[in-house]
Amino acid sequence: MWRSFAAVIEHGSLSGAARALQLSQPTIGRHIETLEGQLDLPLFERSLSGLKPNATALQLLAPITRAQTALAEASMIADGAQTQARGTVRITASAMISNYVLPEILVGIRTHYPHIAIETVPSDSSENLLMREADIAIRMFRPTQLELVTRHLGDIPIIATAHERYLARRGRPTAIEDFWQHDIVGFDSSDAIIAHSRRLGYTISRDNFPLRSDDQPHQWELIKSGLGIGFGQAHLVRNTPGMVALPVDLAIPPLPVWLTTHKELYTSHRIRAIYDALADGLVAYMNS
Amino acid sequence: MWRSFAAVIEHGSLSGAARALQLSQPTIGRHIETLEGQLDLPLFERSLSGLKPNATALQLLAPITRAQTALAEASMIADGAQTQARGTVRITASAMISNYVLPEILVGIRTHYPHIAIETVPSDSSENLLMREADIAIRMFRPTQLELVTRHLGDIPIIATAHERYLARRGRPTAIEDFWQHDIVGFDSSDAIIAHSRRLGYTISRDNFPLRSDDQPHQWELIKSGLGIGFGQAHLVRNTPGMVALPVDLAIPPLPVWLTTHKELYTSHRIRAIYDALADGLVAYMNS
DNA sequence: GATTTGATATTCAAAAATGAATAGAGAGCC
DNA sequence: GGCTCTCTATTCATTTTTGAATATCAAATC
Repeated sequence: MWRSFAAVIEHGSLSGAARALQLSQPTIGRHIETLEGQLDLPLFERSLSGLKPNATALQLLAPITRAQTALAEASMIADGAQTQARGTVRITASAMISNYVLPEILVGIRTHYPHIAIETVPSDSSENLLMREADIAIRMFRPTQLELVTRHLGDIPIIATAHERYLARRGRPTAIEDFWQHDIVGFDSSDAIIAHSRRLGYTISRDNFPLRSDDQPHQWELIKSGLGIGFGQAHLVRNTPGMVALPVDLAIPPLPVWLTTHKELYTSHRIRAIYDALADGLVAYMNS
Repeated sequence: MWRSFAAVIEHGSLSGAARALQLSQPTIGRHIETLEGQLDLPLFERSLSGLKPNATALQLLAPITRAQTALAEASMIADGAQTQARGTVRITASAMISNYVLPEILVGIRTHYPHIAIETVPSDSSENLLMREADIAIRMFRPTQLELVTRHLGDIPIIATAHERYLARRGRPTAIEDFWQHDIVGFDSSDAIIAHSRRLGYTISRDNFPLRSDDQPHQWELIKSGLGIGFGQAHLVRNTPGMVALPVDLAIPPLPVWLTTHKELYTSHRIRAIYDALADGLVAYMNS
């Protein structure tokens, strides 16, 4: 009931909330109705595009979220008390890691722990471990919450790279000055690359990037197809046939890799086994 | 479900929890069963006298209690957003106040606010306002929690008293030395009176109290029946036919009277009306 | 302007949760 | 020893909750 309430606010519609909670839209609708009936207060403005919470509903959201976090914590404590190494573990990671690094590691994990099912959530906007939207997260930044157990596994160097098909067609940039004249695959909304190159003393703009996308795996596929020069994880470049590391030193800060879980979950055999296996796998990957 | 869990721990049995939550015993039993099933963990030791939570269950209790407090707060915020002065208000007070002071005040309140129903909970062990076991509490001590709105209404003097029937039979103590030779109505388990008299320099023991009970209204009835000397609220003594205030100065500390509600409830018209009316009524009583 | 899409509301049969009644079992009491 | 009290466990009819299907509507799209 309150779960439905929170989900409707988060997703903006009965249908959206129903999808998220794996319930039907009429059920969510009735939950909201009963809630409004019991409290004798309107909580949402109905519209054709969904439900918009009013001021009262937003006030209620804070304690409800706290309640849900507390419940999630209970479930984690219960899980920690579980001694059997079987069940499901839910892992979230960035799209790049999920697509190009995780699968290989999971092969090993599945053969070691056939009784543990794995759910993966590729997501660049980080899932909330406190609400138990995932059990383990692979993050590219240091998590700050106290409730989390974190481990810095190392750093992934980022280098400039292109497919040999592209280089055959357009030539190989050797000096940095050449570099900016090439077709560069970059971000659409983020200007991280532009900002970084400014710091290095080069004035470039969006026009230097004839190919733009915010979807990183898609970027990578564009680069692999020989459409342009881009930036990629050094190991990935090394292990992908046809990809060539370009010898230009752009001093791109390496990506730190943090493995994270909730401290209450850390005592669960199941979670712990996967956590350790992921750590081993990622460290091995970074040393490869 | 988690409600049932918490209630079973609090009351020690399925039946007890069922009574408290106004559900049936089989329902609570099934809730516990499903919970243990879902978590795949034992939570209680079954016995003939009830269910005893194991270590895991007790660990879970803390976050569950937090969740429930958060939910109660949501309900209070919702109530605060309620503008109508109708509904129910739940008041808790000590047994003495409930029995001998409140009724008179409630007469006035009911005629002023006929649309507000009143529930009273006489209880010397204080109900938890944070869990919304009551809306308003009349307390004999200063509440400390930040979430509460409190108001010190004054102090009730406590004096030694006896019924004239007793005094006719046993004589009237004038000096303090006489006093301790009388039949004194006292507490069974608490030694507050003994400790206080020690501080005054008199050595008395339980033997000075031939009539002992922990139930204060019952004590008062014993005193009114002329069975002995006791201690009572000065106003109550004054307004009870036959009761006589004894002229011995025992320097008994007066009872402070605090009126308390949750700060989120304080904005509810309904709660606010009763809160203010109770304050007026209690102040009037103390000035009578 | 017709069509598609994504939203809420309504209906009704199926599924799930509930409670009254009852059985069974040990502890305390006369 | 028998009686009563209080607890848990079980059964089954009833009530409540749920979801599939559908109606309806407005905005976006072609």
